[in-house]
Amino acid sequence: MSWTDERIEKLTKMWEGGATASQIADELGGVSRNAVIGKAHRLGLKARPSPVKPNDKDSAPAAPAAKPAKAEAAPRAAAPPRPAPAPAAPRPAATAAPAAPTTSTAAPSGAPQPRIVSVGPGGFLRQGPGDQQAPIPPAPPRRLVPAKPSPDIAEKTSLLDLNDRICRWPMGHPGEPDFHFCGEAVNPGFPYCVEHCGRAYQAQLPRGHRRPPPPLPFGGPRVR
DNA sequence: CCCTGATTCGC
DNA sequence: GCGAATCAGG
Repeated sequence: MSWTDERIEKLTKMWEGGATASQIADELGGVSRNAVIGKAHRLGLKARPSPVKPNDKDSAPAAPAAKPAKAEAAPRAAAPPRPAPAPAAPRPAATAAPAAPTTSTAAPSGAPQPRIVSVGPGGFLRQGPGDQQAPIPPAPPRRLVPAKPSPDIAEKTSLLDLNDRICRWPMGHPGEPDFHFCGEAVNPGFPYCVEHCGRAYQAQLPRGHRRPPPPLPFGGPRVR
């Protein structure tokens, strides 16, 4: 298999969407997980919480070399190129999400932030099970975001139309003529609208238990 | 064991 | 450029 534009595009979207290399390889077919990772790196896509990537800068000038035998560690910058979504907006819960009025600036809240435990695959913030905090920001809006997207999105939202305030949820498959993005107003602090946050941030089950039906952003797997 | 992503290096 | 082999943490 070769890396056609379509395949690269899909790889990119899925990678950025937080899919694991295995899932991507799976979806693309004909390539191994390693191939996907290798390609992602060559594309400059990397940067994503890796299970293996401490990086502690310390001062101890002496005796850090525990295993000099192998390759020297590359000086990886700690700087996270991935600007996680706004730290605020603690809860993607679909139940209540007040769209901030009209202020273009996000995070009007002064609410206390939840403890951030880690960053999930997609760059979103993840909380440990024990960290669930009932109290969230209050945010009591009277107006809920419409469950249904505006009846007419006359113009499809293209890649070029994306900005920080509109939902980037992909509709359809990349490369296809009618591929576009959701385009709804985002759930403040997240890259997606309320509805899609609900889909994007579901807890992922272990591989063996995954079921095809539920989420899957990329328009769903294409039947091959 | 399984999973993950990162890196290396022969092709 | 590609990806199997390997590494290393969870």
